[in-house]
Amino acid sequence: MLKQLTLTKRERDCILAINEDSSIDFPIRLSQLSKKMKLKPPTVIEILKRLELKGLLKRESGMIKLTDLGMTFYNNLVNCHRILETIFVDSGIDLDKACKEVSSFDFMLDDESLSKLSSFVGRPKACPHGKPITYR
Amino acid sequence: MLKQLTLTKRERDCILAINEDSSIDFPIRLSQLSKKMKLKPPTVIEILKRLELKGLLKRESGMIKLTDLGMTFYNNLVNCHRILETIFVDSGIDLDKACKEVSSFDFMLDDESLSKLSSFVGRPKACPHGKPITYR
DNA sequence: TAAATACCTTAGTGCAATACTAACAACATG
DNA sequence: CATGTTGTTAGTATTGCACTAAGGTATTTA
Repeated sequence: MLKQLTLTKRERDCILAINEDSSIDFPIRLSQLSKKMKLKPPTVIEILKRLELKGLLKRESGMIKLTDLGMTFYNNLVNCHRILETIFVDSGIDLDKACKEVSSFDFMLDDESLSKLSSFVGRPKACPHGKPITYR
Repeated sequence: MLKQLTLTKRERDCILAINEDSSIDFPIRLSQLSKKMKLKPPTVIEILKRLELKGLLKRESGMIKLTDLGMTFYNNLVNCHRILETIFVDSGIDLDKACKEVSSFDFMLDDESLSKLSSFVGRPKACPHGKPITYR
C-alpha cells in the first residue's frame, strides 16, 4: 500500500539532501538545497514539484519539508542504503565505492526486501560509516 | 579500461534479449527481438543504434550480433544478475520477486564489485533458477 | 524611503531516452 | 509480377534533467 510510488535517482538525491544535516531544526531553503545538490535552483524546483505531486513534500513561502509519507520514504531509503552498504563492505568492497555504487539503486528496493536483506546481514545497528540503522 | 560505458535499463534488456535463447546458432532478427522485448521495431532500432555506437553490437543485412565487447558485457551482466539473485533468495526473498528487483540494477555494478559479492556468497555454481554462474 | 540585495519562480530552450504511427524500401516466394 | 514479410526513416510525443534569462517578492540597509 505504501509503494507503487517510484523515485528517480534525482528525486532520491533530493529527498536525502532535504533531510540531511537535520541538526538544524528549520526547514531547508531552495538556495541551500540547490547548493547541496550542485544544481541551479530552477532545476531543483522541477524536482521539488514532482516530489510534491507524489505527496512526499510540502513547500510554503520558500520553506521545504517532507510530509509524513516523505519521511517514511526517507527513513526507508536511508536504512536501505546502509544495509546495502553493509553487504558490500562485508564483501570486501571499498567503503567509498560501496557507498557510490549503492547510491545508484538503494531507492529501488521495497520494504519487504529491505527487511529480509537486513536479517541476512544480522540486523546491524549501524552502517560501515557508523550511522544508525533503525528497525520497527 | 573495460567500463566507463554505462547502459540504460532498456539497453540492458536488449543485450539480454539478443543473447537469450542462444540455442539457435543464427543471429536474432529485429522482428523476433522486438517481439521478445514487447516493443515496436522502430523503438528497438533506436536502442540498437545506441548499442552499436557503444561498440556492443553489429548489424548487417538485418542480422544482429553482439561484438566481443558486447559478449563480455553480456556475460558480466548475466553473472551479476545471478549473484544478486542468489543474495536475495538466500535472504528469504521470493524467487520471482528477487529476479524482478535485481533486474532493475544488475547492470550497474562493476566487475570488481561483482567478483567480491560472488565470494561473499561462496562463489555459487548456479543461480536459484539453476542457471550457471561462471568465473574467470 | 529608495535602492540594493537576496531569494524564489516562470518561461523558454535543449537534450537524451523512450515509445509510438505512418510511410516507404527491399526482398523473397509463390 | 503481385503479395507479404521485414527493416528502416521520418515524424511526433512524453518524461526527466539541466540550463539561462527574466521577472517577482521580500528584506535589509544606506
